[in-house]
Amino acid sequence: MYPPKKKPTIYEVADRAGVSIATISRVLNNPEKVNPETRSRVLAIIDELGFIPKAEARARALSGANRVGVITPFFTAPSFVQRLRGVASVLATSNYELIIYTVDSLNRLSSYLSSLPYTGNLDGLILMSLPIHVDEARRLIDHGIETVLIEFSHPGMHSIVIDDYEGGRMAARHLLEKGHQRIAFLGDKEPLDYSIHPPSMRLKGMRQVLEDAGVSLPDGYVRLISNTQEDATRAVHDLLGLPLPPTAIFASSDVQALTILRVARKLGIQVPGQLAVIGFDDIDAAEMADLTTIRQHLDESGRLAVEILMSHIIDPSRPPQQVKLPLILVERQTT
Amino acid sequence: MYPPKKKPTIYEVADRAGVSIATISRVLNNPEKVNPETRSRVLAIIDELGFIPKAEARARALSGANRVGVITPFFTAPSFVQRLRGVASVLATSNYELIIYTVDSLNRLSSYLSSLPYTGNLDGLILMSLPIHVDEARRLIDHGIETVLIEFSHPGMHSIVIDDYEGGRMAARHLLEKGHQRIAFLGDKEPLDYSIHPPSMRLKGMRQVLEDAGVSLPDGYVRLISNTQEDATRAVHDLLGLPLPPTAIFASSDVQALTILRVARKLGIQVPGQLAVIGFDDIDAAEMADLTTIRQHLDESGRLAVEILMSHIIDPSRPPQQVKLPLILVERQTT
DNA sequence: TCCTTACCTGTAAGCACTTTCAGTGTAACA
DNA sequence: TGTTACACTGAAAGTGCTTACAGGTAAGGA
Repeated sequence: MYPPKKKPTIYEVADRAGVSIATISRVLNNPEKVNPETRSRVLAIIDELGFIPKAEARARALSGANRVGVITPFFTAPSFVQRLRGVASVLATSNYELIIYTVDSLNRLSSYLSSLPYTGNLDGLILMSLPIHVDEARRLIDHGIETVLIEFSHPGMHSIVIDDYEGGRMAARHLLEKGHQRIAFLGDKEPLDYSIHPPSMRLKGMRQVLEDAGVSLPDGYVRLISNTQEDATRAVHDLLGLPLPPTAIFASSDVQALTILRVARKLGIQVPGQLAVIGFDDIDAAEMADLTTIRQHLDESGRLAVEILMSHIIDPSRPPQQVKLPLILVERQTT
Repeated sequence: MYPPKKKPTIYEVADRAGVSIATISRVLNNPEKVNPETRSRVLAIIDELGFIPKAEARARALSGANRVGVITPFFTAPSFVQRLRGVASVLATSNYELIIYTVDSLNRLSSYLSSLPYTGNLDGLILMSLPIHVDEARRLIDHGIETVLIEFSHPGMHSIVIDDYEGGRMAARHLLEKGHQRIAFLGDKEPLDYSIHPPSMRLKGMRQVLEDAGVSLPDGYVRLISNTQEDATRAVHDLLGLPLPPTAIFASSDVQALTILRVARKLGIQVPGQLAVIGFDDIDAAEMADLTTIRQHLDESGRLAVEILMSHIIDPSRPPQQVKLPLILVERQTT
């Protein structure tokens, strides 16, 4: 045997395999576009030669990095997962890489936001339900990283939002129509540094409708809690244990609504007979539980985010897109 | 406002500096060959434009990169999501990037498996409930990509599995103890090319226990379906519409179990009074629905996968690890 | 049977740099 | 003054790879 040869190039592989370099490239980058037979022959030769494409040459030829990142709150909530599912579904067809960054605090978020533009090598970025500051936005824009915000918006950036206020109104109107007069609200506590807090807007919408209808909303009927199971369970117990308990509860998320259902079941309270429950989001589990809810099309928001990203990566001169997704009341068995 | 900035190239820098691209290149690579004056002028412009040579950017993002990939079936099923959550949770604390590849067919899987070793620049890879062929495994190993398989195993690779057979036995024993004699099974149809099919193993376990107990399992009680809602719904209707319907059903996944619950509710069938239901997985929704189920710790499997990966990335000489995770019967309200 | 269509494949035109090579201007020397 | 030696510089020819395009072939449809 001869001493180890120099680094083989794609040309050598092509030679040996009796095909063109294009085919080699395709075997590596779009394997499905080449005949399985040819592919495995090429692969065999690649292995034999120990060929490794030079990353640097690759970068040169590649237009972008073909990477899009998603920053999401530590993803435990089904709603994030469903948005992610939408994102992944369209990305899967596009050979872009999907990189997930999970953040558990706003600190971590800003640390990502400050380093990603420089070291992330991303073509696009999606921020899920996360706020962004002006200077961070500026940096992203300067670096030509297309960014779409979901559930937030920022001047000059793409965004996909819903009308939370109207969502609250829809829920309240629905409950009112069903004849309820004692309606409670269950939502997440507002974190300190969020500029806009969707649950608060939903509460606001509900409050408005009730007011217009002359229905009072006592403070005791409004519960803002942290997003732990225990807190939710306690709040529901409190609410249902009130001297004059509500006959309906609007939960600002399906997860909370499901908790209500669960506690009610445990307490032997009939739903919707004694207690009506309406949620928000329409996560998968909502359908399984026959939960009436306000649907914001989560999957769609993810898909749309990627589509916006893609179209702007192709043509960055297009103006920022701000989309407001419609809300739909999905009436099932809990109201 | 500036015009939307693209990533600057060496050409732009050259333009602004009024020199040729060659000079820029030299400033970067052989600074001593360039007149100090020209050099500092060029450097200034490079800074101003925030120019980063592309190859370098790519290299930084890729080669020095700490990247672990996860290949998962097109993630629609909660169980995958929960495993992913486990993965993400531990990865978030390390500074590894998490790249998600979703596959909707085995074709796509093998296309990933053939290209990732070469162009993926991954340090580690996690395969979720996906089979791998010898030659693919070989390639991964040759390229030094630590790989852990979840729900499958392959000689020479790390794997995290559960005892599906025993899981089926546990479910059957539980139902038997509860006094059931007419027990049905609902599971996914076996795809053609999977070597091992967990639901089949669960069925096998259940069948064994029933046999030992002298309880018969008529063919009509065994439903293998595709994983669509409609199919599941129809199967449940069929089962419950039988002249002698089962008094208990073991579903090989929680999602299917929840469908059973839903159909039963619609049909006015009391659970667990008239029909007992036991699932498998213990996804989040199972708790919300008070579903009795066999828990395989999904989050834990994800966490563990990453931990195995990490420890072997640090010390590749360690032998492959094959872990069998314990199963727990979680009794709730549906049996 | 002929025409579509889909699938593979090679040709060739990039890509974003790097490097070679042939200058050019200038300063120093005779 | 002419000559030479340098230090710089730009044009252009690579570099190893990707990809748009188009030709060829085989399979399907009318």
